[in-house]
Amino acid sequence: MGASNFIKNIVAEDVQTGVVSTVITRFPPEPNGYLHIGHAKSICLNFELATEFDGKTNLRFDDTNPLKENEEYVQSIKEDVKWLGFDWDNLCFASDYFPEMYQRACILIKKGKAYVCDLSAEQIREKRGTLTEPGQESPYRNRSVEENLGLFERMRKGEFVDGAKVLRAKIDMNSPNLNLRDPVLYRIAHAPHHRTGTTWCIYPMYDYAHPLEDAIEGVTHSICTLEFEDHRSLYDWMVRECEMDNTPHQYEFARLNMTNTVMSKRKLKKLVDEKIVDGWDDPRMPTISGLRRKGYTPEAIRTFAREIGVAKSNSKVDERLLEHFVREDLKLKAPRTMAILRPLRVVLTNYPVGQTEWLDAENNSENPEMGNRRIPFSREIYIEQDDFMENPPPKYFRLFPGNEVRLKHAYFIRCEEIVRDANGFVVELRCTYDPETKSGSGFTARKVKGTIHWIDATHALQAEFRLFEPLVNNAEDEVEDHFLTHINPRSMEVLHGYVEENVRNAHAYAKFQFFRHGYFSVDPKLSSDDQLVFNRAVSLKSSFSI
RNA sequence: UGGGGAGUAGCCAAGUGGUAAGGCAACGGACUUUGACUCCGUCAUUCGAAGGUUCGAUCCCUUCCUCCCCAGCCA
Repeated sequence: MGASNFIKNIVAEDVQTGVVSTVITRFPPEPNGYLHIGHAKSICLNFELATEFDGKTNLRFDDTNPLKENEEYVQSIKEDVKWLGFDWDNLCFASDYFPEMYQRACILIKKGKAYVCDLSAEQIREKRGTLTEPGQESPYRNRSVEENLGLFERMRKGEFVDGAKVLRAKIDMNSPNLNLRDPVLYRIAHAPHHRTGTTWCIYPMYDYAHPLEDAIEGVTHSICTLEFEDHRSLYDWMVRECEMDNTPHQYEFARLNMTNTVMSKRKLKKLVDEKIVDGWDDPRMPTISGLRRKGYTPEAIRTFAREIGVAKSNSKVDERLLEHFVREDLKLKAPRTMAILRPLRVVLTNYPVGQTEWLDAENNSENPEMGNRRIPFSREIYIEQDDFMENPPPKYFRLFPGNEVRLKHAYFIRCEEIVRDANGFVVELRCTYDPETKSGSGFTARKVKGTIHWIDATHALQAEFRLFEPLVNNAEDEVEDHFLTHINPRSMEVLHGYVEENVRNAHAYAKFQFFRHGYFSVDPKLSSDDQLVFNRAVSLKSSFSI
């Protein structure tokens, strides 16, 4: 299991001392957007924590706000959690607890701990005070229990319009913790709920609902993010005053931030709504579905989540760490194959016209179990435009006039002549090959500095390649609401080139390491039998730059 | 300047009274039919700062500095 962290230490302590017999955690998303890599951190934390202590984890939809939630999000969240590799013990919905929540609110009212308030939202805000000034009590604060009960009942029955009344906790308008200044427990919203329909027109607020949800499910360790730290006393107040049988405890950790990534659901939704991206699963999105489509694996994301640790200091993780784990995971899994992203035709002038030979190629030199394949070789091939320079800088090991390189799995070739178009652009190279140098023949008389990849022109399969760069360039915090104006206009590059014929029937999400390029994955939406489309999940590292 | 939190390397992050783990990044070098991988090496005399306690402090105490969160009928 992963390294120690302060929450795991707390759980271990609770288990050891017998404070808790069965560890129960939960992942409680609101179905108002798609899950992203930040959620993955929380999902892994909750599920793996429970697993480590033989406990249970619930997937619970915190669906208390019908205005923002819908079924599409519920489905996507379930799919993403499963894809990450986790099975929940119970599938729960906060909305299933609405009846009990209502009853518990009545308990609060009967104890004089809650009251119906007629103040408008603006008036409540004005009377809440400020960070340095105390709040003022609502004139409705001292209504009788009977009156409150009656009013609350009428709220539930739909006798009042939205905003006319709320149920508030009666705590302390002088508290230095603003959350304790008579927080709203229930608001009226005549809005259909994706699961309860029109059964309810009053909906519980987070601060009221969440602790009850946890208590109802017997959650022992309720893990949330830092911004809820000063809600914890409220959380404990609810559990206590609502007389819940179980006593869950809340622990807070720092949410994940990553370089060059927007991570708020609000912003991600904006990217989708404004059609800046192709949808929630656009490969440039940090959503689980986006990363999946780009070619990331659950294993890589899980390892990442474990390795970044869990702490309470705000931090921003280098995106390259995630990429590292993607490469590490795919290294032994993805077969190697050759793809030419920017083709340059090469004619081997001394190779027999019309001849094709089949060469042996290992599918993954680091994983011999992946076996071998045969690849065609003939007089005309494509190489990468970047692998030729007419006037190369020092230490350029690739092809240039007069220079010899190895074609991976094939022969040495030497550049003899450059063919240009009317504009002077290089459109073709005429090279010679040396039959003595065939790969696997044991030829050692000469060495070359460079090995390049290639594809036989008569067998090449056309394909599309999509390369991605960050949608935003760092500084999410600075640009805040104007982040849309900082979108990287070159976040996606679409190229057309060739792949080896033998990947013809690659299925959606099939992954390959294109030699010297990186790891690519077949796009599930755009790829077809006629036109293969590959997304680059991550490039190979390179210590070379021109 | 109310309340709640956090400050350990470029980025994450263990350690919490006995003399600074690990990963990523970076930089050297070896190897190489991927400028990849792998391997070897370098990378905090110091833990936000200053005092204090102690034989000994990242850890305990005091003061200070910096950053984050809270004034939704969002979660």
